[in-house]
Amino acid sequence: MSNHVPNTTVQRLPVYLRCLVQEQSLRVPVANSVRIAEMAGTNAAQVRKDLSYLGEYGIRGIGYDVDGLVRHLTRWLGLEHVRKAAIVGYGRLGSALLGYGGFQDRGFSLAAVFDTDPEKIGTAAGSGLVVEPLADFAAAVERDALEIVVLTVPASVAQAVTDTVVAAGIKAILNFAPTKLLVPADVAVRQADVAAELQILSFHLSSGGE
Amino acid sequence: MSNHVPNTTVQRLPVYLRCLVQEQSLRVPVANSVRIAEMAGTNAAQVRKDLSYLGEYGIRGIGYDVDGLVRHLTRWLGLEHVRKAAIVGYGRLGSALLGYGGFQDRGFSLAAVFDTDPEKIGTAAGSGLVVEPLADFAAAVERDALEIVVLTVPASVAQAVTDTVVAAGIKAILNFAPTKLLVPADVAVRQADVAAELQILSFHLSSGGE
DNA sequence: TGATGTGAAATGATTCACAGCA
DNA sequence: TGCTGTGAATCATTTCACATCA
Repeated sequence: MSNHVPNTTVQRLPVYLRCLVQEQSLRVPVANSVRIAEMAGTNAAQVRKDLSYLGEYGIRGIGYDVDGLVRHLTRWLGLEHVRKAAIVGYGRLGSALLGYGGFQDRGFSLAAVFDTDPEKIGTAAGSGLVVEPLADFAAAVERDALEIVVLTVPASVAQAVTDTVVAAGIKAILNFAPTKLLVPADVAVRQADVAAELQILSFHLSSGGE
Repeated sequence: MSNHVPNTTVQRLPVYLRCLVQEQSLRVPVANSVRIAEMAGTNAAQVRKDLSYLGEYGIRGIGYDVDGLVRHLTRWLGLEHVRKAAIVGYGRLGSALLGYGGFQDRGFSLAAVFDTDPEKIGTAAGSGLVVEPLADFAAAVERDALEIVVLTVPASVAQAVTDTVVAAGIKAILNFAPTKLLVPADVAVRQADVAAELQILSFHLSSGGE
């Protein structure tokens, strides 16, 4: 057991979990590192090293017990209980994410939606949710035990909205706005900039595909 | 001038470009590595090293000419001409991305939309586009000079759809489906798995925020 | 003078190769 | 036997520190 898992490893854990859950649904009882690697798109040594940071969960000569490893990964990722997330910014992307049914399966529930536009506040947002004013955010964090904010507001207001949700005690933000957020050191931010991803692809197109 | 730019550097180039375009809009003529670093959320040595892989674009004692560097980054990212992308999968996420106006500014035009659902084919999809059958994809690649596919289909059909678009000559795919895509070595794929991002945030929440 | 550009050093990640164990 | 777990080696990236030059 170790107390430091490298960042690169952390980013692969959700992939491993997804692959193992798939094996589980196929009733495969055991998976070895070669199998996990080919499903996850990496190599066997990487899989073994990554998993060894978490503990000794494999069986020599056999592989990894799928159910057991799913349980361990779920625990390491903090997904034993469903985490509540809030959509902040009820635009097209916010409503698309709300409508996407794939989060429940993977440990998350979108439990509230916020906006500042008076036109939007009070409207029904699917899943029985109603768009609430951002001014009520802090109260809602208490009420719904919100832990994660999915930020789908325009870049121009992203920092101000971030300051509001951080003041309300939020420690994890998935930011779809194309802007760097300044947050205290104990707040985790992941950037999800779709246009930047396209630009990276464009680079690869330009450099002859190698 | 170099002929190999590290992957980690490539991933930061869009961030630098975004920051410099912002400086441009503020009529700032010159930016030094310290300034770029604080906007981009990195450090000055990193900025200088990254930019030095592309060439010698700075002026010693002064910094980087903003307009000039914007031009160079645009060229390195292959963004001198607008790249045409297709949305494949006209569900909630596909339609949200189509409705998002922020791509044009950053070098992309969403030029076509495809689906296999007969209910959706033929319906208007905003921006004057009509949802086309995936069977017509290869013809549309020719017609519209499509270069990039944004894949917003369910995971269960993602590989089959990928095989179709790759057969039509597509070399760059942004995959929103939570599944590994098998593609030939000359096809670039970027993964955009929102639930995986949330799981990474969950890990950070669990490990006490350090 | 005050910045860049860059070798060299330090750090971090991946891969190798094999000991150790079911 | 056939796999995992893991030190050691390799490779990649980041950071340092300073020569260089407008």
